[in-house]
Amino acid sequence: MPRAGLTVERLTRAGAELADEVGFDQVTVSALARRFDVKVASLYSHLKSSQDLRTRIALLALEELAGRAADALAGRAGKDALAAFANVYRDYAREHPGRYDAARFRLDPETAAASAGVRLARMTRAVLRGYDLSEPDQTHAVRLLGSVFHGYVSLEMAGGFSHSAPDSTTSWVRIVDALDTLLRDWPAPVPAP
Amino acid sequence: MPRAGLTVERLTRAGAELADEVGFDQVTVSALARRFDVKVASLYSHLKSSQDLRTRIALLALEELAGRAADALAGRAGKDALAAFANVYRDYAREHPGRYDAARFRLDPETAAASAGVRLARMTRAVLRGYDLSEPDQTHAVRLLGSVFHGYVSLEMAGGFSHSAPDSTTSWVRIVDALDTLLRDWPAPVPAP
DNA sequence: GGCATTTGCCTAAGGGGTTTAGGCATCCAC
DNA sequence: GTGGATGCCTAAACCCCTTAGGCAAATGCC
Repeated sequence: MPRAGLTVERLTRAGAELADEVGFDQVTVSALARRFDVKVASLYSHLKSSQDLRTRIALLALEELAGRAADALAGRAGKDALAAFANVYRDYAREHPGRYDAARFRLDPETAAASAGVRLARMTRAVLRGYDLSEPDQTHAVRLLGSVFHGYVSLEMAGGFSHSAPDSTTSWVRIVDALDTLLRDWPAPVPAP
Repeated sequence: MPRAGLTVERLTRAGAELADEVGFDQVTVSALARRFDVKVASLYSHLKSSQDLRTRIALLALEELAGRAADALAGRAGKDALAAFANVYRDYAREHPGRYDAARFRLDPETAAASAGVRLARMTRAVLRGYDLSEPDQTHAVRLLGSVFHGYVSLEMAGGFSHSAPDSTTSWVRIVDALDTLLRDWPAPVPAP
């Protein structure tokens, strides 16, 4: 009986593909074992647990996202950079919905701190260098961008904007435009009454 | 052996409480049966399936959210209405994280169309009546607000903004301010180059 | 109050997914 | 070739979901 050649890397990659096909929450050690035509218990020499598998897929997805973002930002600034960065999120989610969900998987703090998520956060700040924001406004803006990108993409993935005019891409473009306008003219704090 | 007095309503309410305690994805027919000190199979005379339970919790959460939103919007307009509406989402998510997740549960189209979700959508449009937007910009704005509210709340729930300055409430207030500014001066479409 | 019917909760059982323990075959180094 | 490490296996326990069929409590009718 020849060996299947399982490795953590192959399992993680296959898990990511599985996530895109059937949804991240349907990624299961059992399904993965079936895909490799191997008994379930065999995977436990490579993976600590089902949770471990999901964490690895999440880290892979964050890595891929950060890679794409770095490519997109290279040589761009200002609104150009903002739009490119925004599209990285949306395009990744559309191409790899399961992986995108994985990237949103709740990691424990240490794992998160060692993940490509911090690179993504740094790049968000880099995008904002094209605008004239100083602390703490820059942090507010980072949070706003994260919220809009994640919120829009996740509502779009859930089907919220389908079957209704105007089409989703148009709204997306207009929203990115609007964010650019807003960042260029970020309002001062409203004085307490 | 006295009867437990199970009804769909009690089960749904208890499921919602369970969701707030252990997380919506941990809401399980088994856990619910334990809570009522009843055998699992007994719940199946009241619930069609585990999916059915989750759907009912989602509908309850949407109903509660819509109710709070209606209260919040009564007698308010403009930025006042915007801020109140925004806070409904955030406050609800902070008070009832499990229910909030439930409200984001993917419903099949007919169920969604009959849910309080459509009331929420109408109220979002009502908030925008305080601003001078005509179609299709109003739709873009509806989508932007949905994205920001959902995105911010979900990142905040995931712990994204904790343990870092400035505190999350400050960012939230400033972001709502910024949205008000943006809606008041919504940019025209950028002409194609 | 007695009786029939409905209703509600139960036992039983089958199908998955997760995880651990321990065994045998395969692969590699020497 | 042989010894050891490694990789995949069987076995088994535990939890969750779901259906089928049974007994008992509640309800309604007289």
